[in-house]
Order: sequence, then C-alpha cells, then structure tokens
Amino acid sequence: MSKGNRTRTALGREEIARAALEMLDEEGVQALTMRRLADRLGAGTMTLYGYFRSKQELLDAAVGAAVEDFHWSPDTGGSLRDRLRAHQKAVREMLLVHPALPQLRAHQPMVQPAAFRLSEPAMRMLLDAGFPPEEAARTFRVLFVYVLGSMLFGPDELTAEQRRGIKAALLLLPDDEFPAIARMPDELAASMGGEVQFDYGLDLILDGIEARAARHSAASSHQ
Amino acid sequence: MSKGNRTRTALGREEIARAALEMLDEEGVQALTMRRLADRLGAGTMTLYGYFRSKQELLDAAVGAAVEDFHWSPDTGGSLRDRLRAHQKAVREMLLVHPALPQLRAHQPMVQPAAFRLSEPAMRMLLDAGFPPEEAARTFRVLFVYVLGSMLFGPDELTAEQRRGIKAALLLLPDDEFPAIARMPDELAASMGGEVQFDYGLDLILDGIEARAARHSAASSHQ
DNA sequence: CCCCTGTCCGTACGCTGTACGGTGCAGCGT
DNA sequence: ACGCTGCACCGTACAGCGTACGGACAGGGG
Repeated sequence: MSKGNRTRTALGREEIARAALEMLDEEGVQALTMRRLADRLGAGTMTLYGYFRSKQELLDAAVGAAVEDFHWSPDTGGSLRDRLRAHQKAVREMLLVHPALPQLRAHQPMVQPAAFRLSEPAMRMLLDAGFPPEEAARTFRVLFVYVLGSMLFGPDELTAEQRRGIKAALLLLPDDEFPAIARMPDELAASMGGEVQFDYGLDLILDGIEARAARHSAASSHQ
Repeated sequence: MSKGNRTRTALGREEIARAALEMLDEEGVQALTMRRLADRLGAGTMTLYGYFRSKQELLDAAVGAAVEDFHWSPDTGGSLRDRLRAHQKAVREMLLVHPALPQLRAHQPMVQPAAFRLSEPAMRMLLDAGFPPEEAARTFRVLFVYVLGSMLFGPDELTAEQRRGIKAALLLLPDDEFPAIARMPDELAASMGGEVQFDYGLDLILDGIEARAARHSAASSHQ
C-alpha cells in the first residue's frame, strides 16, 4: 500500500488548516474564502475539497490548529485565585493572537476535542479546590463566557470609523432621557476593551469565585 | 411637498424593519436574505433599497425595533443587588425573545442610539450607589459582556445534532490527558445554558459588585 | 392633454460555497 | 519498455447572495 508518502506533493490537511488560520487572523472571518485560500496556497479551489468535506470542516480544523498552540504548565503555585487568573490571562493572550476564534465559537461550539485543552486546567483547579463537579462546571462557564465575550463585545478590533460612530451617537443622546450615560461618553468608550477593563472584570469575577471556594474548603475541613 | 402620507401604500421603514426582526428571530441571522424578506413582504427585492441604503442599515433598524420593545420602570425598590439583578434578567428576557440581537452585536456595536435604553438604568444604579463614573462604566461592562456572552456562548440555541456532537467528543476524550473534564460530561453539558446557569453566574458577579459598592458607600460616609 | 416626479422592480454583475466530471501523472504488472 | 489503473488536481457550472442600473408606471400640476 502506498501509504504515508504522498505528502511529498506539498499539500495536506495540516498545511491547509494552518494557512486558513493565518488568513483568519490577518483578515478576519468574512475574508476567508475557499477561492482566496486556494490562491494563497497556489492550488485550485476544488483541491481543498479533497482534504475537507466542507468549508465548515476546514474551519473546525483551523480552530484545532489554533488550540494546539496553547500549552499550559500546570505546576505554577499560588492561591486558587492567582492560578485561575494566570490561566485565564493565558487563554486571553492566545485569543488575542487568534482573534477569529471567538467569532467562530459564536457560530458553533467547539467540535475539536483538542479545544478542551483550554478548559481542562481551570476545571482541575476548581475541582481540587473542593468545588463539587456541577458547581465547578457552572463556575468555569462564567469565566469562559466572560473571557470569550470580552473578545467579541470588547471592541479591541473596532474600526476608527465605528469608534467615531459610537462617540457621535453618545454625544447626541438627549440628556433628559439618558442622564447617566449622556454625561460619560469618555468613560464608556474607555470601558469598551483593553487590558485594564479585562483585568477589572476578571478580578471582580474571581472575588465571587474565591468567596465560594472559601465556603467549600470550610465545609470539607468540617468533615 | 408630498411628505408623510406615502406609507398608505403599505410599505415603510418601520414595517420592513419589523418584518426583518421577525424573520431574524424565527429563522436566524443567516436565513435573513434581501430576496426572502422581500418575498415575505410581497415586494421586489430592490424595493427594500428604496428604504435602506444597504442590508447593514436594515439590520441596524431591526436592532432598533427590538430595543424599542424594552421599557424599564425605574422605581422598583430594593437593594442595589436586587435592582441590578432584576434589570439584567429583564434584558436577558428581551434577548431571549430576540435571539438574533447578540449575534448582530457581535459583528458590529450598537449604532442605534435607542440601544442605550438598555444600559441606562444599570448605569444609573451604579452611579447612584456611589461608583465613580469610570468604575461604573467598567462594572456595567462586565455585566454587559456576561449577559450577551451567555446568549452567544450558552447554547440555548443548539441543534440536537450539535449537542450529540459535544457529548460524543466529551466521551472519547483520553482520561489521562483530561482527567477533570472527561469525568463530568453531564455536568458540563448542563452548565452550557439555561436559566439556572445564568442565575448562578449573575449572582457570582453581583457578589463582586456588591463588595465594591460597600466600599464606595463606606468611603462616601467618611466624607 | 402632456409631462414630471417618485415608487417600484426586472435584469445583470461579481461574489460565494460546492457538485460533477475530466486531465495528467505516478507506480505497477507484464 | 509499455500500457493500465488509481488518485491528486482543477475547469466549469449552478444556485444563491448583496446590490447597481435603468426602465415601467402611477398620480398630480401645467
């Protein structure tokens, strides 16, 4: 059987997925087209369909490629809070490198098993801290939603034009109907992204988690 | 000038936007097509472009129509925590009626000034509770990200097929590489949406907000 | 009556994802 | 050395998308 040596002919699932991921990160989700990707690879459009059944399958593979870049060394010490924060910050860093991931995740949940690499460390920390499985899952979910949501709804990727549009909309709000918002366009604009904003919210959530963790460790020491 | 009475001929910006919103809510974002919307209205496709310069402008108008459905009676008493929770739950209810809103928001921030109707009450509560403007904005932003993120990443709208895919992926994870996750497929699946999950996270975040509010009210009483 | 203005829409263009079927080369049996 | 077979590649085609252009047609003012 002529197995395994056909990759000498340049193309393969891995290469295509990586090229798709690059394109995604550089130009955004809507810019990734089968034709444009094929051009970039110096291939014909339909060649890609020899490796992936559909565009969706290709996108899944690109997600898998991005996720494989993430590795977490589990042995950093410190409090549960510090370790959770470090982990979530690491996830965010990865998402900043691959900004297309949250958008893809919004359309369809992770199909790639490798995607669980991201959540495993945090789940483990919570279980080790005494959270019962269901609450650990719920707690992790809050962090998950916040970290991904910050990427998607925090406009780190806003056009200058969009920024101007928001500012303009804020300025012409009637003061009497929006007394709170109309007075603070600058604060609102500042709150819409950036590392300071992310850290503020992360710490706020970690406060809540820490309080619950204290309850659990107290309960287990009673036993 | 023949101004104002042309709506007698059935069509108008308002009707079109409302029809678009219905279509969005019933069939999802990707199902809304200029052609299909025109058919539904009994009009030609290009007629719509007489009322909206582009599909994007139409989508913005649909967002505006959805947001106008939301009214908040500001006078409910109770603690800051209770009022914030009631408000965020009301927002979530509106989003459940119009599930397309978070997806639209993910692609482009709110251009409709009316969208600020949603955030005004919460901002006001935070300012009244003594939060300085910048921190109020940051705090609100955390709630905002969580509420929208819960809609988008919580799979309230998951296909049964997708659900099965996740479950299958979870079941064939190698236990040695994912010791935490592989043991709790059911808990994880349960954590991915639903009102219980949402309330858990909302209360967790409100804990953090309440702690900060206590600090602010203490500071203001010192003065 | 005619013309003018404004609403409506048929047609067309360039784009998308993808099905189908052909082309050309690598490797093999003889 | 030769012909066959299988497979990687891709040219072409089709339905559907957003939307530009220009024509059809109705209603009101001269």
